[in-house]
Amino acid sequence: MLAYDNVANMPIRSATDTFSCPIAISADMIGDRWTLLILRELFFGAHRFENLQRHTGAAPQMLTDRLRRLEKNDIIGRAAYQKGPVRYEYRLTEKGKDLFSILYAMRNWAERWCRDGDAPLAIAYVHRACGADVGLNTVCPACGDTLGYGDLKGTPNSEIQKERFAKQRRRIALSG
Amino acid sequence: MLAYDNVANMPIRSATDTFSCPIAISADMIGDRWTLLILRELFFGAHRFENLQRHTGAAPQMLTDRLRRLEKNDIIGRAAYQKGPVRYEYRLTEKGKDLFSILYAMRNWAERWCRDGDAPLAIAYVHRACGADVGLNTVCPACGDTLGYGDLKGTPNSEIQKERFAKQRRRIALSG
DNA sequence: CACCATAACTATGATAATCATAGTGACAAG
DNA sequence: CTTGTCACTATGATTATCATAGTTATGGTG
Repeated sequence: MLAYDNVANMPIRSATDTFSCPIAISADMIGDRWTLLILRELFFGAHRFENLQRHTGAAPQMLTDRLRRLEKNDIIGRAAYQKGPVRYEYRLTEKGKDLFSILYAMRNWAERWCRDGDAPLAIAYVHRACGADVGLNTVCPACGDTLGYGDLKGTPNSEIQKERFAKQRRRIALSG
Repeated sequence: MLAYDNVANMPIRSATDTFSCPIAISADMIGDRWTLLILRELFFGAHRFENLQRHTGAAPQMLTDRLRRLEKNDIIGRAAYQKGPVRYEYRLTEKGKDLFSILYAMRNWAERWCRDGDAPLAIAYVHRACGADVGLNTVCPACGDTLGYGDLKGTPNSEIQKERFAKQRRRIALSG
C-alpha cells in the first residue's frame, strides 16, 4: 500500500477534521458498534424501531440517536408504514445498501480469524444467480461475479442458532 | 440477503453478548473511530506511537488503550526497535493485514458516495502486478485478480494533499 | 367508556468513556 | 547539566452511554 515519504514530519491532525480522507469519512458515519449492528439488522430485514432495539440490544435513546445520524447521512430513510397511530420504519437507501461490501468484508474477516477451530460458519451464503456456496470469498468462486447487496441468500447454521436461543433462555432465567 | 422468519418474535439480545455473530465480533474489535484511524495509519506505514498520535489526532491514553486492545486481539504486535532508551513500534499481524479488505471497502464506499461532484479520488490506487488503475473496484478491472494487502500502490491526489496542508496551517495559525 | 396492549419514542440520574493538557522516565547529544 | 526525543501516565472537566421508567397516540376488548 501507500507509504508516507516522511512520516515524522507530517502535520498534526485534529480528531474532528477528516481532511477528505475517505476512511475517516466512513469511520465518522458508520464506525461505531451500535451503528454497525443496526446496519446488520437492516440488511437482515428488520426495519422497525422495536425490532432493531430487540436484535441489537441498544437502549432506546442510543437507537434514536444512531437512526437520526444515519438518516442525516442519507444512509437510511424514515417512512410511515401506517396511519392510525402513525408508525415509522427505516430502510436502507442506495447509499446504505452499498455499505453491504463493508459489512460483508467484516463478516468474512471474523469468520476467517475469529472462529474456534473448525467450527462451521455462523451463516452460509449462496450466490442466488448460480446457486454456488460463496464461502468467504468476495467474488463468486463458481461464476466469478462480484457479490453485492441482494446477490446472496444466507442460511444460519442451525447449531449456532440453537446455541443462541439456549444462551438467551439461560440469561432470561437467571435475570428474571 | 437473509431475512428473518419472524422478526418480531426473536429473543432480546444483550449488547455485550455477541452470540457468535461475525459482524458483532468485528464491530467489537475494530468498530470505533480511533481504532479505524489507527489501522489506516498502520496500513499507510506509520508504526510508532508518536506518528500514530500525530496522524490520527488521538489523545495519548486513547491511543494507548486502543493499541493494547488491538494487541490483545492479535491484530497488531508490539516490538522494541531500539535499546538505549527502549522504544516500541506497532505492526500488523497477518490477522491485522487481512483487515485491509474492510478498510479498502470503506475507502471505496466513501469515494463513491461522499465525494463532491466530480472531484478526483483522494488516493488513486494502481495494481502492482499489472499496473492498471483499479478505480473503486474490489477486483482488478484489467487482470481480474482480487485485491488484498500489499497488492496496491497508492498515490495521493496532490490537490487534496495541498488542501490538507493548507487547512493544517490555518488551524495552527488560529489556535496558536 | 374504562382499561389494556402496541410501538415509537423521551426523560432521568448513575456510571463510564473521552477530552485537552501537563507531567514522567530513560536515555543521548551538546 | 541542560535540552531534546519518545512512549507513555496522571488529572480533572466534559461528554456519552447505561438501565430503567415514563409519555403519546391509537385501537381493540369488556
